[in-house]
Amino acid sequence: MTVDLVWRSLPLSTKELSLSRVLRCGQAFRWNNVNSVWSFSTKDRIILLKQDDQNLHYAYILAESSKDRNGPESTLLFIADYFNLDVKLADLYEQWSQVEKKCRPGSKTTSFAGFPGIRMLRQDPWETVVLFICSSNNNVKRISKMCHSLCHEYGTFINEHDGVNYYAFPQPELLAKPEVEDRLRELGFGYRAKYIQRTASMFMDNENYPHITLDSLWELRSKTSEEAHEYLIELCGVGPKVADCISLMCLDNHDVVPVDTHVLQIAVRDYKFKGPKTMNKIAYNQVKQHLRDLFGEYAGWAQLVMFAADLSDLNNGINQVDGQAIKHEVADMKVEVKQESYVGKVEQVVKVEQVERVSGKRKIKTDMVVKKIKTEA
DNA sequence: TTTCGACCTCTTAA
DNA sequence: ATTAAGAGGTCGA
Repeated sequence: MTVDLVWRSLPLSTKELSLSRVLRCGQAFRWNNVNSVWSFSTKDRIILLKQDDQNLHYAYILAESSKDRNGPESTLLFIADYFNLDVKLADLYEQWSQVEKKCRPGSKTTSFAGFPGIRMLRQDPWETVVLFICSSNNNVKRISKMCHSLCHEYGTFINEHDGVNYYAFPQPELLAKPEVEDRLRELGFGYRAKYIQRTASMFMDNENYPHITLDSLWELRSKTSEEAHEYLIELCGVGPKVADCISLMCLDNHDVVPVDTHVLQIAVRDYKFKGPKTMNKIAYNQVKQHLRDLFGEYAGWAQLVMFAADLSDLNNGINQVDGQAIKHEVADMKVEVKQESYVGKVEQVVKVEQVERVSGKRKIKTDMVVKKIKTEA
């Protein structure tokens, strides 16, 4: 089946939004990039995005079950909400640069100037809870892989585009069954399999956890960050760090700074933090407060940029570090095809591995394309 | 009440 | 090629 793809445009500079940074900097893990087009599935459609210097271009493909009669408008509303477009990023960057200049008077370049267009997303709360349960003791690459296999295994089929099948993110009722844990372990979730199944079942268990529901989770958006924190750490697999990530990335608590050992080091090295240098509850809260006081109402956003500036992955495909162009040369390309059987279906996975030289250094960029070739009863 | 080891798997660096 | 450390932690003893 072919779908007519209609692209629409929205004036938006790359300084306000850099898709390739925002979608790869460790806050969202479910976007695909196929032929320079970013794609993502919501509960009722596939969203497609690309951009040039001055415009964001968007298109959508509805699920066959969708009855939406005003697709262009609802897609634009989703985009405006998801990317927090009411927040003017350039102003914040300016403000943060001043803070950095004050703390590091000697440094020539700020981390903010070198990494423009990184803004906080406003993601779906349930999805964000699961994403960040997966994030513990883990890396961006593996988290992305886990998210995709979770949707593929349990999510409702939305539609197909360019040979790729898209699935919605599975709701709690689909993940609450006890047998989910074993299956997730098979899929490589490790000890997080138990956390996800248990947390999902908490949302389904009205007897023991009447206060934990999808409605009450969404209502946290209108409550304080302290209330959100208290609620979230009750969930299985959610500690203080993960709770703060969730709070920041989907519950509108823009000033919350999730702290890890890495952030502690940055706070000590660059931002004059004087306090405990090993991580514990006291240190956690002190660092969090210190950075919040320093960077203000959008401290969590500032921290995302600092984290992104340190992510080596993020430099792939973005041709700038300290104002110097990075050379990309395709050195080699490998295509691997393998069959995978799941319950009731056989699928072909095509793995394309592109080996590049980035400024002389060998890097492997992997794009996963899943193609369904056959379905059996 | 705080500290510390175990925990799954995968990627990266040596 | 092979190995070891580390990954934006959490849990329970």
